[in-house]
Amino acid sequence: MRGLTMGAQSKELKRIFAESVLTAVSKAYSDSGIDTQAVINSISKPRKDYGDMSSSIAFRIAKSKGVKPMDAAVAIAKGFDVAAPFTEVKVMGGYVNAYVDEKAYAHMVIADIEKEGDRYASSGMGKGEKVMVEYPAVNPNKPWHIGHLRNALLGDSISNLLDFAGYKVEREDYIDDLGLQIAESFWGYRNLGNAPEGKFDEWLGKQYVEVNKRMKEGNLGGEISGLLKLMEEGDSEEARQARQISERCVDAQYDTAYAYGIYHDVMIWESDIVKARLLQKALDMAMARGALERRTAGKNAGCVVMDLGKVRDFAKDFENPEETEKVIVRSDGTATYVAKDIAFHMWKLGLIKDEFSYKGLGDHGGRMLYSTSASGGRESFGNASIAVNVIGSAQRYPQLIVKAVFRLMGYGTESERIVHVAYGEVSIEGGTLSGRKGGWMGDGDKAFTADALLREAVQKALDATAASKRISDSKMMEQVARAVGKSAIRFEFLRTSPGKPVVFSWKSALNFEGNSGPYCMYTFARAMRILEKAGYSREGIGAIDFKAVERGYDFELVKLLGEAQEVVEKAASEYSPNVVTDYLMELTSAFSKFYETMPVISSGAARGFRMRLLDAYMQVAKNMFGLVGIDALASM
RNA sequence: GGGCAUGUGGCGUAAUUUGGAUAGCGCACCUGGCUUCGGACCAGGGGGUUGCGGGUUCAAAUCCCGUCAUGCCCGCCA
Repeated sequence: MRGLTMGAQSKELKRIFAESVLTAVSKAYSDSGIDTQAVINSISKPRKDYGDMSSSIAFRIAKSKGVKPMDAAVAIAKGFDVAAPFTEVKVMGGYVNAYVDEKAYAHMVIADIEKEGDRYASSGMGKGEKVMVEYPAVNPNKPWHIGHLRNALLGDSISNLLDFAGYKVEREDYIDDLGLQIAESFWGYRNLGNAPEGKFDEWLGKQYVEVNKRMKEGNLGGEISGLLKLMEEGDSEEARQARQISERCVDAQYDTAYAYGIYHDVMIWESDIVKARLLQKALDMAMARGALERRTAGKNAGCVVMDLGKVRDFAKDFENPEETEKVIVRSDGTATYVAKDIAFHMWKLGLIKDEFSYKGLGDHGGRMLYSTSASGGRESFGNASIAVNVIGSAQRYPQLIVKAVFRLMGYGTESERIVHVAYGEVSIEGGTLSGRKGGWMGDGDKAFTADALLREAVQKALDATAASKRISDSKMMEQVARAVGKSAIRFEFLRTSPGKPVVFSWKSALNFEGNSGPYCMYTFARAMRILEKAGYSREGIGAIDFKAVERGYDFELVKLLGEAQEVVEKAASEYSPNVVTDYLMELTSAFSKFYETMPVISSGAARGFRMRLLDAYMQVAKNMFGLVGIDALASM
């Protein structure tokens, strides 16, 4: 087939179509001013009865040449070299539409899927560049609530996507174990007189809420800030104990993470950033380069600040002349959160070579998890070329401050390599998820924690599995229910584009029908059953006659399968897992239609082709499942 | 006051970066389909002035201007 190379079918098709259109344009109009990019932008996927590839370029030519779009389209179609992979070109309403040779194309797509297997639709886009992805950075004093879950699922899936798109990915979690919040929980742990019970993160979260109640009533402020001071000094018994409690809490939070299939490579503790003297180095550099200044007089006397006057043109956020400077280091010498974030990002992007000590925390989900630690070995984390931060959109301003300081330091290019994936926060109807007030505890029987949500989903899946009577073994049933419940929630949380705010509803979070994870899984299991019944094996099927390809749902499915890599690249470059869930829905729906209308086992001459198509669909579905973290079950 | 998001049938969402054909899908609602590969399914139907008002264009959900609503940020909190 002319010019068609393996590995990127729909992209190749588009490229060849664009080339052919461009040639045809220049044949018909000598100086049209149309270039390759213009043609590529004009290409779209038409409705199926209009062909397989479409260009609206005739409209553009009509304008510049003062002719009718229809006439231009006809002229272009006339000059279009109709050769493989195309079989026909038609003009419709000013559009130039081409039809693909469905038999040859189906052959090629399926052969490529079989050849690439689990790597099918992966991409070299990232060129092996190292990306450090940060999520979800929950304070170690409470359980994950459904908002943290959105963050973690986005981070996890974006990491999968970047990895599949050819980046070297490091999954990092920032543990903010200093600060007032932790001191408050620590005080509660010591003074409330409650013994830990149940899951530690949940218990600690409740202590935190209780402390906040008491702070409103009595005067605990002094006592708690005293505690914080001891914690920050690092060498005290309090610091050691506080860290221990935080670690115990993170342990419990990570149990939640694993239940959802969320993993990390490394935890970076805020207290270790301070201990490793990263902060001091970063501040020294920033001041030496004039990005930060120490004030000796005025309202910020004694502070280290960034002069907002110097960064007005960086972003509109800084344009307000009433805001003159941003405090980075307080007058008492303690660092703000932003200060630590500046230092941390300099480390992430290799601008400070300082190394942490790490200890291994064992094998988690097939990968070794490390944590920064007071003592331990060296590892090669950090020094990435891109830092992707999955952080709520509310934190836009402090993220911009970090970038602004980078620019003032002369790290303009690096500042652009800090990516804030600003996701819309999750709210609940008529309430807040505040950790301080305990909104995550809910008011009725169901808490808005990630754990409670999973319990509900698994229970619902258990009921459905029991009702289906496909599985009788109770242990198996439990396993399946866990997979279905987890996948349902993952799909539901990922299917909305990250930037949009979400109002949580139990009903839609536990959706198992239509646009849902279980629907995709169910369809996959049905496909698998057919191959089982037919005794199919990829190796045993032998040569297939692709004459059996019709222009029905079989070819619609083929076309979709060919688009997988484009989907992955779009999703990765936009940090948007919902591009994948959308595609999965389309793919699943296309397969369901195929399944409904085109029998496989009893289809005579078409049987071989249809079985290979089915196998190819399963392979692609499985690859996409992996990216968003839903399980490919054989039965459910 | 300044800034940033978001706004698409009753509800939830896609398409907005790069303007193109009848705004795609799911839930809910109505109708039909299991002795034939798994009904967590499929087919058909009703339901839309894409917040509102202007503008640009052969063509606007998409670009520009204005405006409204909601949320968030503008701290020596994190």
